Amino acid sequence: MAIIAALAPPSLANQNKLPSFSSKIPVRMPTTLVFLQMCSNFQEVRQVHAQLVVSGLLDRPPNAGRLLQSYVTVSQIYHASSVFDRISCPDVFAYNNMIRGLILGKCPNNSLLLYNKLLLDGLKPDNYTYTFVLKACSQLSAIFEGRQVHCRIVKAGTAIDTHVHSSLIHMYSSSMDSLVCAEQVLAGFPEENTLAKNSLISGYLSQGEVEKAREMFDNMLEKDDASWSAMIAGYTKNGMSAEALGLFQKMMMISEVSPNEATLVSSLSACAHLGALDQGKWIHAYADKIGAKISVTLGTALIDMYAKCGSIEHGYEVFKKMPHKDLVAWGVIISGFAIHGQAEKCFELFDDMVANGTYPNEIIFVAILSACSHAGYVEMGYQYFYQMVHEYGIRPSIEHYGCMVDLLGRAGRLAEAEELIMSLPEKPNSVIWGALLGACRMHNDLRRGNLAFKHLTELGPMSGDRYKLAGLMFAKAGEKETATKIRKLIRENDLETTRGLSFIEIDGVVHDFEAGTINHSKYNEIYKMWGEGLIDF
DNA sequence: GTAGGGTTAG
Repeated sequence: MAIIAALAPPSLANQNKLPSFSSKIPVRMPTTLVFLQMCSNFQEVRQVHAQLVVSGLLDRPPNAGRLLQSYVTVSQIYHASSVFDRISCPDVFAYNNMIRGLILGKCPNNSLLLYNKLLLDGLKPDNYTYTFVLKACSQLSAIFEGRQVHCRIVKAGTAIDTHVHSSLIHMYSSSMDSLVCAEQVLAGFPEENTLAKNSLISGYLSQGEVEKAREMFDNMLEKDDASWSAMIAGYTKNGMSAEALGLFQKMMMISEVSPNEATLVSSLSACAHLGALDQGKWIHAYADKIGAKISVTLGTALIDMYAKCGSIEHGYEVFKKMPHKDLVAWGVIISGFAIHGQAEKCFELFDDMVANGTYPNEIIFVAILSACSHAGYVEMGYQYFYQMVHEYGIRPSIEHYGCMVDLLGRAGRLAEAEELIMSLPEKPNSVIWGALLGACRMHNDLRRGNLAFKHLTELGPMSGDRYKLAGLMFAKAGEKETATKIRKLIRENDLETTRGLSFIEIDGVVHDFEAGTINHSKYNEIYKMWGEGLIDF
């Protein structure tokens, strides 16, 4: 609070006089306004606000705009909005900040309304206005409104800067249909604009156009950290984790820009998908080495990586060290222990979370219920389900019912599982029937298995895996004919079935082995070692 | 006087 202690008395209002002798001398700002710019949190802004009121400085419209801006930078949108409402004739600066604030406050539709009000007021939008409004359009996937903004820019003959250029591309690439417009906008701007190209790369990646993105990335003259980060994140999102990790390694080796937090987070996510523990550990060590603060985001990504790579203890260490834990962090650690079958730890963490004042959401309950299911805790599952509905007012989704069917089914309580399915408020989906089918195969219940199978086929094209499961069930129950029929069906329709995959990591290289196949490059050597009794399958 | 691209739980 050093800033506040040093605050000048209200009489400073008099210093707000422009020096009349020379315009070259910088304008002396009232100290209160200087402090306003230095504020970094809500408390400080509020106190300077009080000073502005007392000193009468707030009566000057530009100062009210500055205060509004400060509330926006500390994300206090409610306060920003009340300042805005008191300005009788807001200028473009005030509008821009309020529009931005509404986007920050997750109300992009309100920022579009405000933009219209700005136009009605007869004000002329500038590049800042366009940047913010286009961002709102992107968030809403409002291509129609975005196009109107674009038309206005062209009609008004505004000279757009790199930010507006990039925002236009971002807006057009928020929908597959207008991706071509994004390409045209990029082509219409002659200079190299890294910002704009980054936008198009992430646009391509969000629409699954991985190759186009990579081509653009490879041809870029000036790649910045965001370019690498967008490409790595895009690979991960499109299920190409090996490529993501490969690109991260390339970045570390050849690129002059160093990875930022988002790059590390995306790369950790790739490690989690691949089970690449050594790589993940390396990234952890690297983050420590460069002195990166383990933020909630980075910490959460680390926990998730350790949990998915089979090292929940390391994940738990990271979790315990995190000074601030949000709902996602709790969710990651709880599902981590759920994956590892440690249901008791999940229950304990759930209680800690509630005691910490964090309110569970539906995803937390999916994790808890799946923990119950894997550990066979039927009564606990019922208890949490009841608690979710009656204490937390969360309406159970089809995923929750799926967990319950799985829980009852695995425990062999198939009659209850069937009863639950019949009482569902919505139409059971393939996850529900699939869970029942799996349980029926486990407990040799042919009647209910048949029922699940029938529903699954009615629900549309079924995966090869489901047919395979059904086939196994019928075969086990002695229904040879049906089993043969299903096997034939899989073969004739060329239905793919996924096989169990296992990964091992040796010297940082991830090797995958598919059950029942021989396709590893070092197969002969491995086979020889096995023959010699050096390794065991 | 204002701006950004990238991220984590089933």
